[in-house]
Amino acid sequence: MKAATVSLRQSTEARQAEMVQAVLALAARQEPASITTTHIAHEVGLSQGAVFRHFPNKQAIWLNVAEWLEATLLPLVQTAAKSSSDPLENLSNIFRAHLQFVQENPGVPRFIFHELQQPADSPVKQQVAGMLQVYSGILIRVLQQAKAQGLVLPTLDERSAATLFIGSIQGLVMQAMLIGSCAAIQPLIPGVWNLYCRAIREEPNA
Amino acid sequence: MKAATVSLRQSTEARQAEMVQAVLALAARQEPASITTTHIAHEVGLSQGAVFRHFPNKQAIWLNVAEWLEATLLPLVQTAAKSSSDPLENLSNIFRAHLQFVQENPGVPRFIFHELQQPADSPVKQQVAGMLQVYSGILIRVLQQAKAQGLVLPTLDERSAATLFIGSIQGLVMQAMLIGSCAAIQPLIPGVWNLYCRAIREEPNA
DNA sequence: TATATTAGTAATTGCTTACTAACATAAACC
DNA sequence: GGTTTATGTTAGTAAGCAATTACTAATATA
Repeated sequence: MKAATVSLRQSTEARQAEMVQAVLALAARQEPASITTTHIAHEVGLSQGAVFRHFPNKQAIWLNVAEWLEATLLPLVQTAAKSSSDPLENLSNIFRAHLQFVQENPGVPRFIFHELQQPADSPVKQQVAGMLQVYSGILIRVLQQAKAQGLVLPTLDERSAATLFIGSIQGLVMQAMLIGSCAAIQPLIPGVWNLYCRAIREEPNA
Repeated sequence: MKAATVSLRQSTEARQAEMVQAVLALAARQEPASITTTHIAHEVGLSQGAVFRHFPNKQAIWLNVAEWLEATLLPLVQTAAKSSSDPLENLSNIFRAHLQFVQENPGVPRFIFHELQQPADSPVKQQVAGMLQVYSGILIRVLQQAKAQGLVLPTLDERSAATLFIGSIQGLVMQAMLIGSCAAIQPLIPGVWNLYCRAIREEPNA
């Protein structure tokens, strides 16, 4: 009946993972730029100095967050992109998977915005930009498959379609930030997706 | 032949306007959260202490920026919304006017993102959120006009269409932040706009 | 069991921040 | 022409920041 009390001492690996999640949890509540090492320390129940037992500096924490993001979001998108033989259904699955991921991790869009605003040479921004590059690549490939099967406009520009795809998610995220609640956008999702489908589909008979 | 040298001493009104523009100029280069009163002072050629001769505190500066934004962007959108008798053409004019405004003031999207991430009770966020509310209202009214004239889907959900409209601009802005240059998105604009038109139009014969 | 390593703390470092106070000077007014 | 007022400077303040230090306790290892 002894409770499995967690040891107060944790390995560096475990603490790093804790702090990455702490940053995302804090980013859901406040601007990423205003998150301090003291905030992070309190969030995981440590003193401020202990943070630097597990990370050489603050930037290393942000880089770790960016790496976690890539390692979590991209497989999600990749899986959805290959979930069926119908490219349009796969696109819809990416859309839904991405939005669900954002709702479960409300700090993520804010973190991405924050990093994209950094100077170009920042390694964390390069990491995030690289991830979005890969994301776009996946979208474009699915759109090309759809075109090859005659499911979308033969004249479709995949780059524009990918930009609008990401933009449609951005628009929903912005609505959520406006309202303040991430769950409140749920009813808007099908409407926006229907419009996106009409935009790219060959035969818009909906 | 005497050069019309500007007096070193300026009125508070003039300095306030200068500093609002300074904030936007700085926001084009760096994260709004990292802009200090020293940065602003140097940008307008004053000492840091002089900033507080014209503003009671830093938040008042940001509020002034938000007010300038509303007073500048909304008339632009309003004018475009009534520029012709064709609602779809008016929508296109809003789209182009907004993107031109963003290209001329690259700090604006970053400022808006920055403010939307603030806690809900922040007066500056409320100001920005209110402006976006009005913006959405204008869009929805134009979309309703288009529906009444049978130019768009009779089943169109105006709220979703407005979200996708703003999202399509967001997507382009995000591309610009990724690339680093605001002008580089120019070739993407017509493609994205064509897709948006197809999404809402009754007869997509393009 | 003795020793080395790892993960923690509290206190302090140098620096930056928004904001203020004392003083200076240009323009406006009587 | 002298006084007042508005706009400027310089030199402060207290608070908060990332990062370091000296030290301690827990854990692994020989």
